[in-house]
Amino acid sequence: MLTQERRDLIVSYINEKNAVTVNELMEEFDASAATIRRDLSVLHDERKILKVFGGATSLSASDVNTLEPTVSAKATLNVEEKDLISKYAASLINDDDFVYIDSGTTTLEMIKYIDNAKAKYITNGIVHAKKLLEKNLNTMIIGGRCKAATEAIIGPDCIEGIRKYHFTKAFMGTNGISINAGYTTPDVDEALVKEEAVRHAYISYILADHSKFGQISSVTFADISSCCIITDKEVGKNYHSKTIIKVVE
Amino acid sequence: MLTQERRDLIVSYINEKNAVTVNELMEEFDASAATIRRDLSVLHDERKILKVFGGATSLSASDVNTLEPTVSAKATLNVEEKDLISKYAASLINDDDFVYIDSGTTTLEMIKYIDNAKAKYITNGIVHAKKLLEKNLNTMIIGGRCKAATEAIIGPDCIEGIRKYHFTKAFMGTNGISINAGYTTPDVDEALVKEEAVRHAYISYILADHSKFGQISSVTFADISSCCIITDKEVGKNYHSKTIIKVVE
DNA sequence: GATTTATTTTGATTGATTTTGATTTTTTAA
DNA sequence: TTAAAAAATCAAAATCAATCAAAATAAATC
Repeated sequence: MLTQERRDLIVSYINEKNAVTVNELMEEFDASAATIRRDLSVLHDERKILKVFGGATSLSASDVNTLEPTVSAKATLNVEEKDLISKYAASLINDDDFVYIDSGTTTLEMIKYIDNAKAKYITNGIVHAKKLLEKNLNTMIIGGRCKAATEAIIGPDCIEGIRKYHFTKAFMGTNGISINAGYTTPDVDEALVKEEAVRHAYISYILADHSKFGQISSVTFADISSCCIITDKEVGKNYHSKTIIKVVE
Repeated sequence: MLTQERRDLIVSYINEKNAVTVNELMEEFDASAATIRRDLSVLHDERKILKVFGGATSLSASDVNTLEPTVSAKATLNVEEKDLISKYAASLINDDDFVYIDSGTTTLEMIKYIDNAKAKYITNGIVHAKKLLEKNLNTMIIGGRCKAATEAIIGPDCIEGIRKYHFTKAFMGTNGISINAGYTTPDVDEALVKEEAVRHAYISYILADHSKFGQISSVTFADISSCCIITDKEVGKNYHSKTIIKVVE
């Protein structure tokens, strides 16, 4: 049996059983304890299971959000580079800023590094609001319909809510960056909210690692020139001629 | 059985039973008293249960913020009664309802028992919104300023937000119930929000255990007659002459 | 295609770490 | 004060991470 095949099967096995011992896996896959342990270490670093003393368990829903990536997982997931983007973005916040923070995982990362307690923060992410509050920052949340999958607030009430405000800075996530299609995202409702947020911000920053360049998702929420991009690798000249790009490395 | 697996099961077991003894857990999981005690200590430190003399209890909503060192048998009894209040309140929700859920620990507890997926829910509690979403319910959140201590949304934007809606049912928490002072709470901003919510609800329910009767906090948010009370012990006739009281037991 | 040379995977061995239950001492509630 | 419960201590058992050599696989060379 292939190593990769065995590991895939182990993940399935654990997800089905919820908790298994090393011995159980040794019997099931006819491999030594060392091999099983190595497999579990790898799968743990890939965040596919949870390695515990004596065996492994499946990732419970609560773990998915709270688990900090391990060192080796960081390497494979480009977390280090994304961290640099987050850190730089957070450093842009000044005392008098009124900051909009878009929902999504990229911007959530950024909150970790925010430490300016004089600025005011507003967000359409439920988890984002919670994290901001935990740091004792001056936090507001936009009202509206809540989307289960992303825990983002969307809908007409949300857009109307944004209209009342004028942000000095908006920090946005995106699924794709393209010269012609601009910034794009898969969900129409979320796109409408993002569009309104960018429109009401003095400066909008897009937080995106290099893999997002050239990608196009279903709905455009802003033109390429309407936002500054913060990214991790040098990109083509075409982009540089269209908008301001900060490369952190 | 894995250590982690046993601990996870212990948490589930405690949450289901609300209160258990060490001996009960020893039988159930076939482990020594030392092991069970160690498990309880770890789970207590992880804030997953509440270790008490003789055993452990689940984290009731009221304990989440104010960790008491030890809880007497009396207090654990209260937990069960509060649970009954929550359960009964949740059972009042019908298919076509547009339900307002007030921030606060009592109402948070109630969400556990909500299972009507046809009704619509709106709340000013950040954690409440998250819990509702986790149950895949049709959820909205009111926008506004976020208060760090209680993770509630308050302020003028919040009140204005509520004005747009008309709830069929509102479920409210309170700090005090008094014939003359009505329903009271310590924070002015939260009181203003509660006041507006009750005003915009067809029926408002107050979820309160018997200890709240006769208490008066700083700010009144509604008259005694404007809400139905759901409580756990028979109370004086004076109250009954003023409003509808449902006693669950 | 055959042979040689790296690389990867595996299983066994080792000492270190973790978990556990028994025992003793201390603390707690009544 | 007293009986029950909790904490501290300790030794045995189980498990783990690190290391190394053998086997399997891949790459390079002829």
